[in-house]
Order: sequence, then structure tokens, then C-alpha cells
Amino acid sequence: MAPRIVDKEARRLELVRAAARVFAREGFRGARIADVATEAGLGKGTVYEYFRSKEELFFAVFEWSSRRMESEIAATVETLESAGVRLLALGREAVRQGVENLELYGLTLEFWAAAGTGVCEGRFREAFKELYRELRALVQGIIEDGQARGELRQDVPAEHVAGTLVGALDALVLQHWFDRSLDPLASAQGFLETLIRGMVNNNTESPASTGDQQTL
Amino acid sequence: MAPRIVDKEARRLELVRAAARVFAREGFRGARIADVATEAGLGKGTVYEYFRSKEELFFAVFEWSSRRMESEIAATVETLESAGVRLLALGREAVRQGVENLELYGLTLEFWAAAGTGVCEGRFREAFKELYRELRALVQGIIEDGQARGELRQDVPAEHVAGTLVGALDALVLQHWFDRSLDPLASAQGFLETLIRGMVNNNTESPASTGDQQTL
Amino acid sequence: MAPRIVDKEARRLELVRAAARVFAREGFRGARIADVATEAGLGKGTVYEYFRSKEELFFAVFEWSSRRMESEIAATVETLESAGVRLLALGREAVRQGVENLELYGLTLEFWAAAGTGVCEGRFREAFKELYRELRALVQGIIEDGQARGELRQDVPAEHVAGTLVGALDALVLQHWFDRSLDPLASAQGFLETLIRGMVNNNTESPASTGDQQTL
Amino acid sequence: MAPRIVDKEARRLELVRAAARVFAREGFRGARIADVATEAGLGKGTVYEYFRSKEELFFAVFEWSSRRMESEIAATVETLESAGVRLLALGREAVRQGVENLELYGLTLEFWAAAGTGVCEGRFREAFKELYRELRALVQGIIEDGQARGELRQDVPAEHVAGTLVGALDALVLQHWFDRSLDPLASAQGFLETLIRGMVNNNTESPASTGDQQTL
DNA sequence: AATGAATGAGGTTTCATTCAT
DNA sequence: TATGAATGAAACCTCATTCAT
Repeated sequence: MAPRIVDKEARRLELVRAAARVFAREGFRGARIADVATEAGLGKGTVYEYFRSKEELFFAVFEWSSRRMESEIAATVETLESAGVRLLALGREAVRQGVENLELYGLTLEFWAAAGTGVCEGRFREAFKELYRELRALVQGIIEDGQARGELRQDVPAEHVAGTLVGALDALVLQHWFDRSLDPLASAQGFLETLIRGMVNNNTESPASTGDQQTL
Repeated sequence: MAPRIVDKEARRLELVRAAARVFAREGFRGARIADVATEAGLGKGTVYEYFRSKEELFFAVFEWSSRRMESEIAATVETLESAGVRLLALGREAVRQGVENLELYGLTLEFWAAAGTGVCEGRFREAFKELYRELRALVQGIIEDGQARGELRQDVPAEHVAGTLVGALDALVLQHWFDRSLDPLASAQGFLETLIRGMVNNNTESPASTGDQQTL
Repeated sequence: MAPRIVDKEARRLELVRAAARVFAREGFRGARIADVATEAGLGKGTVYEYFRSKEELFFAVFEWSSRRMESEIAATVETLESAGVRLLALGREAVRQGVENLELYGLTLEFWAAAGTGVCEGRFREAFKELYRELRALVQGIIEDGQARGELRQDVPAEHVAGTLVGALDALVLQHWFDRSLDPLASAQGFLETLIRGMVNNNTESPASTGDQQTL
Repeated sequence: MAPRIVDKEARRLELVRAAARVFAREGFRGARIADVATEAGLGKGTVYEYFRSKEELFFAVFEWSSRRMESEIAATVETLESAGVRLLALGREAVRQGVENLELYGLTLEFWAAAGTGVCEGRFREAFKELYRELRALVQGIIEDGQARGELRQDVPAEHVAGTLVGALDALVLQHWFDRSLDPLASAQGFLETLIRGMVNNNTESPASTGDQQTL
């Protein structure tokens, strides 16, 4: 009665991960469905049992990776208290993720391009809009929290700083991608300490002390 | 015969500009040589009189646009004095360029992707490495200048701040690309003011006063 | 065990009927085995328990439908006497069949194509040769019977008229298939009356009188 | 200035003729674009310079062949006078065309199938509707002309006879396609003489005399 | 007996590039 | 120098068929 027993959900995930590696390596254009199938140890046709098209698969990779990224970052700052500490932790985590999965960073560039002019343009753009909105909200929340606690100055434009900060961390990994001699973790640390110094309420208290408590 | 040389150069530029529009609109993958030819009002074969291949043409567009971008930014900060003012001006200019040529912003995404995994990967990566190196040097120079003048604190990690700042400005336009409701100019301004506040030497002197002198 | 055999036969027929609907709707090329399985409420693999291949299934549909068609037509003329009446009845029945099962008429077109250039070409051609031979023989028998009874002229070329008549009825449904505003029953009736008028022995006796006895 | 000089119209026709041969031989499904290209002595890609798709090419073949068929038939009956003679001539020509180009007859079967359930269904159906409408009108005109001249009986249902006759001729070639031992020309002749005998006004005058004057 | 997951052969189509004019 | 007709490599995707359960 029953056909071959497989966990379709698990196999789908396998395919997404295999596709992530191939897309990262070859780009959307350069990746062939056959490559993905081979990478997953399956037949070409099988890919189409799980994804309607190459675009669909690509988007699934995007969702998988952005969801993972977001939740890991959110988890990082969950338990901390001081806004300064949380921002530093967030920055470190964002950069760490990029650097530690550098072989997958090409994916981000492909996703951006897809959102720009490429495949499923609208869909990707919408998803990125939402993703960045959430990331900004996370950072903005930390800043506003710090303002409420009296830790940060009231005149810090939380929304603007949040938006720029989110982008800045992205961009650090980007530059590291181009130039491996750069140390994005150090840059994030140095930069954030400076930025935080511009945000803390009591300027006589060195913000560096906040940072010093962090183990890098 | 001599004027022919001028013509060739001019026509080459025409082609680069036409290609820029098409690549921005359709992406590298989606753009067809025939489209570029049509956009330039020329025959398909003619493109190959000026560029060996699609990749070559794409790279020419990259060089043309990045060179233009860089020189415009450099020009902006050339004549100013105070580091704070110069940084604000640079930020505004970088963002302004992106926003005012938003229809060409897709190009940047395509270039990144090309450097990531795509066409001429190595060549693009090398070029971006150099480009970002120069932009960082520009900003780093401004900061170090400010430190030398006593305007900025000695403990500001110029290199790290420079790297992150350059990326942050890029990223503001990126987010605007995804979400037009964001105002990258305002974000840049608010963010820079905060950052500069963390860099200036005499904390009793509000850095906002520096910013206030700027007409946005 | 014994009832199993009945089940198998019944299920095979179910599949043939389901396939008939799908092939008629989608054509041989457009029909997928999966569609047939779904239409029959069975699993895809099950189809292969009953038919070696898509072609085999297609041919089974042909045999089922042509056998049914032929026997229904033969039954119609079995009990009648006069050649004119029998020809009119046969014509009406042939057209009625086509029109009443118009949703299956696509099958005929597919079968013809299969016999022409397509799948199992030889097999279909042979089967059609036999089918038309039998239909012609049926009509030819009616005519020759009429001649033997003195009802029809001796100089009517029975074989030629039979062949053409058989085809003509087919073709009426074909035209109706293309243009629903045509009334193939009326055409068959009007045409047959004219043709019969050319065949009856005593031209003073109106063949229409023969037709008038028919209820349309 | 000028590229390779070719007569695009002529080459298009070459391709249509090559495609006709291949489609007739292999059917729409079995024919590969590569086959057509080879048959025309061109490269695969070239086919797509002239036809947007396989379907488009197929339809072009249909238009070419049906237009040719129609005009040849129309030309045949143009100069004749008597309705009987014209009908005999038309029948002979219709059959002759089919038989003399028997290697292309598979096309007709493919076209019918395409109109039934296949490719471009609607388009083909519409085209066939129009084609048959015109052929019927041609025959109907001949009959009505004969009625006006007093040659044919007033009570002949011109429209119904025309429709059936057109189809009958089609069907004769179809049967010949299945069974080469049949002589469709003889059948057409014998059938038409009988039919005409049922249509002529003065039954004392044998319609066969009309037919006898024809050289078969 | 029944199923449906897996498979890969095969064909359409696109488009960068060439080259005769 | 400019052109665009010709080309064929390359890749997506479909779906008949198999076979483990």
C-alpha cells in the first residue's frame, strides 16, 4: 500500500542546504539544477518534486537563510540588559555569522541582485523590505530601551541610527568579502564603541568600560 | 582619420551609458546584447566592435560608474575644513548620488553579485577591493586629519570607523531601494551626528552645532 | 481469488474510461499518466499494473471505443428492411453517436493522428483499416441487399458509394466539431435523401416518402 | 553596411516546406525543431529567427497548405459550366490533391488533432471552421447555381449536401491512407455520379452522360 | 495489489558570438 | 566600419517509467 517512505520535509531541507552551497559557489545564473541534485546526491528530476522551478528553490534558500540569520541574531540580544552591551553583542553576532559562513556569503549578494533586477524581483524585494524592517525594529528597540532606562541620550534619533547600523554591519562583511585582510569583527567593535560613546547619556562615564566587559 | 578616433571614443561611451541603463533595468543575466545595441541605436554586431564580450562591456560599465562615483565624492570634501563637516558632506553626497540615480542602483547590486560569484569574479573582486580601499582611505584621512587638528579624540579607531562608515552609507541606499518610505538622507544625517558626537574631542561642545551649520 | 479476476477486469475498464476522458480532453501528448490515475481515483503506479505503457493504454481506449461504436451502429440497422430506411437509420445513428459523445470526439482525431504519424502508427493504421473495412462492408451489404430486392438500381457502384458514405458521416461530425452552428443530423438526413434518390430504382417513387416514415 | 543578403520571405517559405515534410513524417510531437532545421539545411537556432515557437511553425505550415489546397480546388471549378461537371471536377481535384501528396497527408491528421485537443487548439479550430465554411460555400454555390440554371432540382438541400460532400471527399483520402488498396478517385467518381443522379432535375436524362464526358 | 518517490532521457528555447557583405 | 543572419551550446523542465515498500 505504502510507497517508499521518506521524510519529505527533511529531504526538502537537504535540498535547500545543497542548493545554498551551489548557489553560493556559482551564483543563481551559474548554478545548474543538475548541480544542486548532484550536491544533494539525488537525481535531477527529484529537485522538481520539491520545488516548482529554479526560482522557487532559490527563494526557498533565501527564506531559510534569512530566517535563520534573523533568529540567531534575535537570540543573541535576548538575555542582555544594557543597551550598549546588547548593541555590541548584536554587532558581533551579525559579523560573526557572515564571517563564519563566508562560503555562503555569495548568497547574500545573489539575493540582493535578485531583489534588484533579477529573478522574482518583486518577491525578493518585498521579503528584503520585511527583513530589514524587522532588523531595524530590533535595533531601534534596543536603543529606545536604553533611552527609557536613562542609559542613552533622548536626542539620539533611534530610527535613523538603527537603520544605518543594520546596514553597516552587512557592509562590513561585504568589505571583508572583497578584502580578506580586513578584520570585520575588530571594525565592528571599534566602530560600535565610538558610536555608543555618541549615544550614552553621561559622557563622563567612559562607554569603553561597557565594551571592556565583553569578551570578544 | 584623426576625428575618427574621437568618434570611436564617443561611441564607446554611448555604448557604456546605454549598457548601464539596460543592465540596471534587466540585470546582467537579463540584459541581452541586442537590447544594449537597440538602446544605443546601433546594430547588434557593432557592440562587438567596441567590446570583446558581454562581460567586458559589463566591466566597462562598472569602471565608468565607480570612477564617476568616487571622483564626485572626493570633490565634495576637497575644500572643507572641519572633519565633522567633511564627514557629513561626504555622507550626504554618497547618499545623494545613490538616490538621485536610483534607476541605476540596480547596477551596484549586479556588480556586487558579479564580484561574489558571477562573471569575471576575480576581476570585479579586485576592483571592488581597490575601490573600497580608496573610499576607506578618504574617510580615514578625514578622521586622522581631525585628530591631528585636535578636533577628534585620539582614541577613535580611524580605520575601523572609516570602513564601517563607508559601508553604512552604501547600505542606507540599499535599504531605500527595498523600502522607498525610508529617507536615507535623514538617516545619514542623524546617524553621522551621533557618530561624530562620539568622536569629537571636547564633549562639552555639542557636535550638533557642527551639523546645524549644514544645509541639508 | 476468483472474484479478484472480476475486480481486475472491472478496474481495467474503469481505467480505460478514465483514460478516454483524459485523452479526449488533453490529447495523447497532453495527457499525463498521472492525470489518468487521478481521474480514475487511483495511484500513478497502478496504471502500470494494467497497461504496459501509455501507448498500450491509448490503444486500449481505441479498441474499447471503436468496438462500442461499431456494435451500436450494426445493431441499429439489424432489424430494418428497406435499404433506404436502413441507410438513413445508419446515418442518423453514426452522427448521433458523435454528437451525443462530443466530449469524446477529440479521441477520434487523436486516433487518426496516431494512425497517421504518431504512436504505434502501424498498429493503429491496421486497426483503422479493419474498422473501416467492416463499416464499408456493412453499408455495402445494405446497398447490395437493396439491389437484390430490386429497390436500388443495379448500376449503383455499391462499393464506392459505401466507402464514401461511411467517410461522409464521420466528416459531418468533424465539421460540427469545428463549427457548432452546423446541424450534422439535418445534413445527414438531407444528404442521404438526395443520395438515395440517386440510387432507387423507380424514380417516379419519391425517396422522400421513405424518409418521411422516419422519425428524426 | 549591409549584412548577409538573404530573401527572408523565401527562406521562410523554405522552412515551411521543410517543416511540412518533417511534421508529415513524424507528427507534431515526434518532429524535433532540429529535424526541421536539418531538413532545411540550416542551423537549429535559425528556425527561431523565423518562427517564435514550434507551434507557430506548425500553424504556418497549416496556413500554407490549406491556402494552397483551397486555391487549387477553387481554380479547378472556375471555368466550367454545368453543376454536375463542376462537382465531378471538384471531387476529382480534391482527391487527386490528397493522393498525389500522400506523403503530406499525415499533416492533415495532425492538424485535425491539433484542432481537437492539441496545440493552439482554439487557433486551429477557428481556422478549420473558416476553411470548411469556405469549402462548403464553394460547393453550395455550385449546387445553387445548378438550381438557378434549372439543371438541379429545387428541393435539393444545397447546404446539407455541400457540407456532407466536402467531408466525404476528405474521408475518401483518409480511407485510402489506411488502406492503399482502395481507389479514392474511382470511389469519388462513382459516388458523385450517384449523388448527382439524385440531384438533377430531369430524371429521364441520365446524369451519367455528364460524367461520361469526363476523362478520369 | 497498490502506491508515489525517484529518475534521467529528451526537446524546446535562448542568446552570445561570428562573419559575410 | 556597421550590420544582422546564422549558429549551436547550454540548461530548464517534463513526464513516462521503475521499484521499494
